[in-house]
Amino acid sequence: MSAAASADARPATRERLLAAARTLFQARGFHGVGVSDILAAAEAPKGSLYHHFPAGKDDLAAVAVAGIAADVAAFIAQRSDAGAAGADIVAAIADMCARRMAAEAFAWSPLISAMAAQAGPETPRLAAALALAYAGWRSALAAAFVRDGLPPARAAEAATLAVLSLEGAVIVARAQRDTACLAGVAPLIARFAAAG
Amino acid sequence: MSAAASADARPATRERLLAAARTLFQARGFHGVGVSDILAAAEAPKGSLYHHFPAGKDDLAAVAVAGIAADVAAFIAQRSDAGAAGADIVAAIADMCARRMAAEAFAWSPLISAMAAQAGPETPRLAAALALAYAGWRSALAAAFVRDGLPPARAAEAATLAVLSLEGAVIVARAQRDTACLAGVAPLIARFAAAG
DNA sequence: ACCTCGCTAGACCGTTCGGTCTAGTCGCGG
DNA sequence: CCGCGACTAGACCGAACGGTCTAGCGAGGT
Repeated sequence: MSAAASADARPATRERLLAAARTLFQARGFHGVGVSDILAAAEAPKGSLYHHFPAGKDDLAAVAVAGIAADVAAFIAQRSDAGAAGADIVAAIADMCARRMAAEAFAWSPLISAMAAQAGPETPRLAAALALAYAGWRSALAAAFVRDGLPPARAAEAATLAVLSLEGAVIVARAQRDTACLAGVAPLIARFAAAG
Repeated sequence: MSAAASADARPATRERLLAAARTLFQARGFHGVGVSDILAAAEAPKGSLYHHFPAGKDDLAAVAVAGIAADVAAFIAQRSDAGAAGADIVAAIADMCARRMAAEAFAWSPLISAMAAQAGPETPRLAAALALAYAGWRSALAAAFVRDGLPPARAAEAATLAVLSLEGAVIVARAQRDTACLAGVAPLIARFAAAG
């Protein structure tokens, strides 16, 4: 019945909406993007949006953030499973962010900082998705640091600091139109993780 | 003449507009605040806004950011002149941020991250003010680290990392409604500054 | 053949957006 | 006393906002 339908019923429209929402929200933030912008980018009519995301813009943004969060978490998990050290994973993320920001001429931000600064009580779903995203990245990175031999508490702290530094670096890099600051993040975290 | 007028001609309206803009932009970001919100908070008519800030919202936001930047830079300079170590200044900023965020129930952000994620080509003045703010904080903190005995290049890097970590911590703290991550920033930077 | 229903399609709604413009008030120099 | 420029005041503008609603398309089941 309804459960079976969810397995294959992906008529592309929903995915197109999500893809457009991801890109646009990362570029201009939640309030900087109108639903009509998303509709135009996805080449979808308004009815489809409110059919797939009944709660509207908040709903769409929340799912978009969840998608970004999942992608980054998968990236971390993949590297972690391959045996990469925590600091190396952080370095890989920073490098990826730097490349993409430069490629987009700083008109776009990776991760979710562009939306994180604007969620409020008016956007409960988005706020929840953001919190969940950060929690997920932290735990994924913490697992990598534990594997490196750090005690759990210290691994959790290193993971938190890594997430926060990456988000901050993305913001500063965009404001200054210079990815240099991203390169310093991984060594910073590596030093934290290495020292007793 | 015009030069003399600028010294005392502060009829409160301009300042009220700036104060309201600062608070609201920090709480909801550039696109999350309407000019009418600012007008209402400042109890000023529309004519006054466009008299004092001819370029409108972008203008107002840029000056508001410059004000925040100057306040933080003054805070750094004051502590630095008093002989505080760079890492201690970072700790003081982080503590201040944590206190104010908790006091405002996470409905408001210190520093300028809320606006930094949304500036674009449509808001050139704001974008310039943001870049200038970060550059100012970095150089002010770098001076403190140089005084601590770090070589200039390393002091500059420590300052950059400090700024970026603070902004990132503010964002993550708000998203998770928990100031805990702010407490880790200063030790992180201290370790970076201390180690050879 | 027909009916159902998931989905598309876009006209339409009231509100609010950032910004402009004219009128009027006030203090100050001539 | 007059006038002039700085500033206040808010009506007004077209555009865009997020969201609702009805109509219709088309594949699948019976």
